[in-house]
Amino acid sequence: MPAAAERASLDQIVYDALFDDMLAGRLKPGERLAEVQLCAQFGVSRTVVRQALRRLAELRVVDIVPNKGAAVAAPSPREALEVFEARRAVEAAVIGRLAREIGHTDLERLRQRLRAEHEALHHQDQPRWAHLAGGFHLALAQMAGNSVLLRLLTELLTRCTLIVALYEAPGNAHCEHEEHEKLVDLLALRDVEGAQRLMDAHLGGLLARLTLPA
Amino acid sequence: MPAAAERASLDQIVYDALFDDMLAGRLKPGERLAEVQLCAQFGVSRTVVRQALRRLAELRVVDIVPNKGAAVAAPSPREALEVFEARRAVEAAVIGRLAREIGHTDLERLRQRLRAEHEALHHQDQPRWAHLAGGFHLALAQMAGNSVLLRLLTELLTRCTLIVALYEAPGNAHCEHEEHEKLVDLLALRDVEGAQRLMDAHLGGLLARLTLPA
DNA sequence: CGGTTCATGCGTGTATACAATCTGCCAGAG
DNA sequence: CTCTGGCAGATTGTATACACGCATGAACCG
Repeated sequence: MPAAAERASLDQIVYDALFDDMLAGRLKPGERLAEVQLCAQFGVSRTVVRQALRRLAELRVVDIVPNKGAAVAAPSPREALEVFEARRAVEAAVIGRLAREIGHTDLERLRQRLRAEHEALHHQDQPRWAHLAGGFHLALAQMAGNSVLLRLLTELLTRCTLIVALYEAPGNAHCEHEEHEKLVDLLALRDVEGAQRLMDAHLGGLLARLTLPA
Repeated sequence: MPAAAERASLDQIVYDALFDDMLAGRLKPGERLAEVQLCAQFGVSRTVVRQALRRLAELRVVDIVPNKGAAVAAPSPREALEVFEARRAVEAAVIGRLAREIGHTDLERLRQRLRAEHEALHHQDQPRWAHLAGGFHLALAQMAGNSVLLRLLTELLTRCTLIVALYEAPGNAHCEHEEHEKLVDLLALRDVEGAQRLMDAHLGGLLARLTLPA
């Protein structure tokens, strides 16, 4: 009998694995995703791999060019701006809801996350920190209790990860850790406006640190 | 040589057709989508149909239950609220951008659309009107020039269409036509705040007219 | 007569086979 | 030497075939 984890259809496994690889930075933008290679890697047939790729392409985290194959999405500078603008809108909605109704338990969980971020940062564990920092935003969306917003943000966050990987200015350490802490403080104070403004600035800063050609 | 319309892969044709059927109300929420039936309808193999269905499921406009098949999504009341909340966030972003930079040409185009809406309304052409009214929101997003927001809104609008079809109070004529006109006026005045407030109220009204059980 | 169980049929899940298309290379002509 | 033409390999697009799971209904037992 298949275990609980295996009960999900096969393409979900491939889908999740690829998705996670992108969020963790193990897959770089533009990297080719040949079907047979993925078949070997996951031990499934092309049918399954193709289904996963098509679904990822639907979220625009994978590009599929007819008769040329799939690749990790490499957003254009124009698209990068659009993604960030959309993300600002979605995160503003998340914050708006959260700042009104967040409870003690969730606040404590967020502070716990921040301590983990702090740890990773001081241990020079950059990959782990990046994963945690992204997860922070997803945690906010999850606590907001709107699964639609969470899904949208998951997509946009992944695309942002690819964008940052593509366009980050070299030697530009991501050090906006304090902003996360400040945000939690504002949430605790139920300061809707302030929290939204800070999140907007937070994302604006992230965007500003990129070097987008043309 | 294949015509331009045929150059797109086959699953795109099925995908577009199903999508359009939903927006136009020809497909009701909960309606089963048996693969072989669609194969016959479009003259393609199950492989193609399945790809289209998987993509639509990724956008949550189709539900796929393992070993039970696909059906047009029938959002729960909870999900309905979440979709509307997300749509408010996205439309607010669209309006924010548009109210700052809309030009004469686009304004005139919108007014032309409104006249068409007016026509349909007075000719009792309800299906046509519904299609136009939905298209109005998409037109706004298109003019805002952010293809990411446009894509998100397309998904959310389709889901809203399904939601309205499921939960609309019987005998509740959709008569918020004037709000569209008022919105265009505010856009022409570059009244960002006012336009956003009106759009929010517009969507709030649409939601309020539904009867969401539990 | 009601409930349970098993068999059968339908529909989906996955894998494989075949056709179409693209890419890279090499040969030959200009 | 460069450019063009075409051939070969590889990769994707589509169709078909087989396997599995679930639901329906009938038969059997209590």
